[in-house]
Amino acid sequence: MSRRSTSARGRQPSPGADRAALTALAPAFYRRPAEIVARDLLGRFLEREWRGQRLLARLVETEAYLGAADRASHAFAGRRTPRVASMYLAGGHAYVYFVYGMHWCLNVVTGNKGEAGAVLLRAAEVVAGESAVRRLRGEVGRRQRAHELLSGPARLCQGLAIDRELDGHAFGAPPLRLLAGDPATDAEVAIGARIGVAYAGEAAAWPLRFALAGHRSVSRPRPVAAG
DNA sequence: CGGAAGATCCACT
DNA sequence: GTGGATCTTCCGA
Repeated sequence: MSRRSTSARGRQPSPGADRAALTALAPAFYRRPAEIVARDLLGRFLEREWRGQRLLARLVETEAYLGAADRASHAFAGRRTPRVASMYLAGGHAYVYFVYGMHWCLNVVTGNKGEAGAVLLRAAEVVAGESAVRRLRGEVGRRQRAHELLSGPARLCQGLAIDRELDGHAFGAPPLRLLAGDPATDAEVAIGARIGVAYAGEAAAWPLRFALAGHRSVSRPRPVAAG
């Protein structure tokens, strides 16, 4: 059961590419529409420093939230509450919120200050620090396969020790950075409707979910439409 | 001030 | 495939 089609998994970063891959994304990266940033984040690295350890993950699934015009967004109709305050920061900051009484979710704010665009980081694969991630994921993480550890927005936060303390953090600096990584090619990208937003009417069907096609760490159900 | 719902995950049938 | 866990946040009264 461990091996299936490996089509979209390839490309390990070569040793010589490490330096470029580990460069922090520049501010201009984030100052674009959420759907562009969401697509462009696939294959990038999320680096978390936690208790002296370096946890590194490659992003494989994201969702764009468009702000005031998007019924599924926490900033729909310009809503401003204490919880969503960090959504209105300039692109490149973190928006972290608590859901379902027990889970955290991590977003990357996009666009300019006041626009409230955001990208939900839904899934990643562990690149470094697996044993620490496994511990952070608790009893369940102890018995999961490596590719399941960060497969879901709340798993990603639990496995990388992300909670309210990082709400509003800028991604250019430790302890949480986004790095250039290993960007996905168009052929590797699958696009679909966002998860868990059935309440959002017409916006629920918008094609704003992006994933590496066929990657085992993408959460269910996997999007299939080609990008 | 009460009630409802939530950008989820997990265990179980 | 279904339901329970668990509690913050928000809105309406």
